[in-house]
Amino acid sequence: MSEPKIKDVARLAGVSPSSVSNFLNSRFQQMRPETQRNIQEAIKQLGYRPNNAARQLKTGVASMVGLLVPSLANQFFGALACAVEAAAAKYHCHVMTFSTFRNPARERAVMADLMAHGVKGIITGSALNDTEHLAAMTSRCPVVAFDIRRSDESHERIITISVDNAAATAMAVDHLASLGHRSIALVTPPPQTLNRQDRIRGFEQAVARAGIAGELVIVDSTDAPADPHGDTQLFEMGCSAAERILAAPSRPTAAIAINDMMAIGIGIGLKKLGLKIPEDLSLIGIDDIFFAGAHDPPLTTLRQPIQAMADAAVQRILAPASAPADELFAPELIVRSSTAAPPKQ
Amino acid sequence: MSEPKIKDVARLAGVSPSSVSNFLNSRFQQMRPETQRNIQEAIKQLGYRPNNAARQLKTGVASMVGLLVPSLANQFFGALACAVEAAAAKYHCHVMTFSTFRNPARERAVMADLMAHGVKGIITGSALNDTEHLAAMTSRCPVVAFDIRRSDESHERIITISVDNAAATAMAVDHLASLGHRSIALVTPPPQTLNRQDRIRGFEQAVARAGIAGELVIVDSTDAPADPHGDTQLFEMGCSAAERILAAPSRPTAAIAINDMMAIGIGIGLKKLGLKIPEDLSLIGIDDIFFAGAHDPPLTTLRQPIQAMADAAVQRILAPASAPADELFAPELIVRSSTAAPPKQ
DNA sequence: CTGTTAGCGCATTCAC
DNA sequence: GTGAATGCGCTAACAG
Repeated sequence: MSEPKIKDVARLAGVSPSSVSNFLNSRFQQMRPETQRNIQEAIKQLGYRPNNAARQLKTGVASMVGLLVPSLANQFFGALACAVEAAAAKYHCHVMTFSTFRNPARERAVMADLMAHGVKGIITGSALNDTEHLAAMTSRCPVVAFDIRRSDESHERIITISVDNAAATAMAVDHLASLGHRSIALVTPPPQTLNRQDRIRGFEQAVARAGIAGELVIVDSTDAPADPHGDTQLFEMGCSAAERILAAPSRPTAAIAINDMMAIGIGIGLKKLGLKIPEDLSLIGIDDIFFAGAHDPPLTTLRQPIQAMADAAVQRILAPASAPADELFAPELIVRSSTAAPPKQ
Repeated sequence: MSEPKIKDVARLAGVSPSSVSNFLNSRFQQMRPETQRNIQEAIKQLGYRPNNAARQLKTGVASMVGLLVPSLANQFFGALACAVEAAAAKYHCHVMTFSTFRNPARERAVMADLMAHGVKGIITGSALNDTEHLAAMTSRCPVVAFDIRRSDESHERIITISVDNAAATAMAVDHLASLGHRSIALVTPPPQTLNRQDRIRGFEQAVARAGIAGELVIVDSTDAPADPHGDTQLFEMGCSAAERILAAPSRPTAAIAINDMMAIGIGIGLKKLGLKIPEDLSLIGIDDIFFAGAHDPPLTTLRQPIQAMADAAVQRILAPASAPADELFAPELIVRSSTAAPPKQ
């Protein structure tokens, strides 16, 4: 009634367990084809599956990578998890995904669990206040920080995979400038992460280069109710930011949101105010989550090449030799209908 | 350099490995407090973590449950995964989530992998064409089908957890009828699943009971490009269905979509046609995914109590005695702004 | 109350 | 080419 074991297979095939093991691990070097067929047959007949725990105990590693995200309910991270899973599948590797719910204690606990499970490496898309414990993990397995740049060079063993955040906002500015906008706002929560700081930097540089006005609208997260599960604060913040964008001293005719979630919020907030996009204000997001395209109007945005990034992250762990430690990916401008020429005064 | 083992802890604490093991498994029944403190101390000092693989090999079970979903990129399943994770965490249990990408072969393979990992049970939200292999798994561990009713009584060992689908559409009809609608459409892909059949049945019964016209608009999935990853066909189908709803013989003044994703598609399609919601047509979805509320106008919908359902599913696996095998959950009507009185003729 | 012992299922030397 | 022996780290009897 219990699961068949390797011994059972061996007995049925009339060989020894080690031969079955060899077969299982593709070492047919000098194994009679007939023996192979016998083993093959026995395995199928018994419905045998090797016991992962035992194999792992013996070899020391599981064919798993760990993934940490703030919450799978967040559209972006759901898509990321999906991409990582697809990438890992190419290496016949599984993914253990955990939501941290942005709880540092849980984050640490979950990391430790991942290690205890013998994962080959950890990919984290969860924003960490302290990268200390992350860095501590690097002595045990590769750690790749996804879409997070490390805050200093002391943690150089953490591999980072990220879009070029500065380029993203710069491209947004350029797109808007080419449309004729002369005053643009960047709407963002407080720049606690390097990520956001990069986007702000890209924005300011591009705006200066284009010789136009750039306004930073910083929305405080306390404006919105905390929602660790759904991860929807940015949407709420966007809604509440609409008014502030319009009231900004430089009278912006276009707004760049720190991401699509916030852009969608801004869009809704603007409509409540009776304004139209893009007629009254052009709007552009970052990420290209699915609902950016399903929004009304469809959102112009800077797409993160998630699948390529996930592939790279998995590769760093499963085939470490093949690529540089850190990698920056170019965002792609997806022009839809939320951006247009500024209203004529 | 390698991980500390239970033996190391034992040595440092000056006790035997079994005492450490007892301590680890909360069997302090008759253990000197002093010994406990010593062990505790040694564990901390060494940074010891028990090796899961070894424990699992010994005990035969891992503290993991498996979760199968079509794709985590799909908003609904991302939220589900999140809810299952939260539910399992209450039992100090981890979740191994796999996307099947609606590929039956992968689905089977992934199930087998899950078994090989020694999961305590499997929760599947992946729509299965054949429940055969699912039923086969029930001999090895509990299997709960999430939001899927089994197709016949031959698989009675599969536990099902689902919303009351018939009630959902019936409630939608009642809500619409109370608003004054006399002709309502139900928009759905072909009713291949019991799930959809239930929704159709609920719709037809409610419509008959209310003495109003009910029209079934069946949108073929071939109308939309396949997209196994993003799982966005329903959205596309909704877009393309807008026209057909309007053209329906009974001239419906309201439409019920099989779920929110499709409702959002219908909303976009309708706008392209120059129609307004709810002025020209009332629209109602099912699920209450986040973007139902972030849509313009905010979508009236029937919420699935995902967290409660996830809790129930996990409970069936981790604390089997505590509840009946199958359970039906009542949907909750969330009235927002996409439904209103029908236009006056 | 604590230590000793014997595997869990498999992969890996080694002899044969 | 293949089989027997050993141990991965831990738990569960049982002995002390």
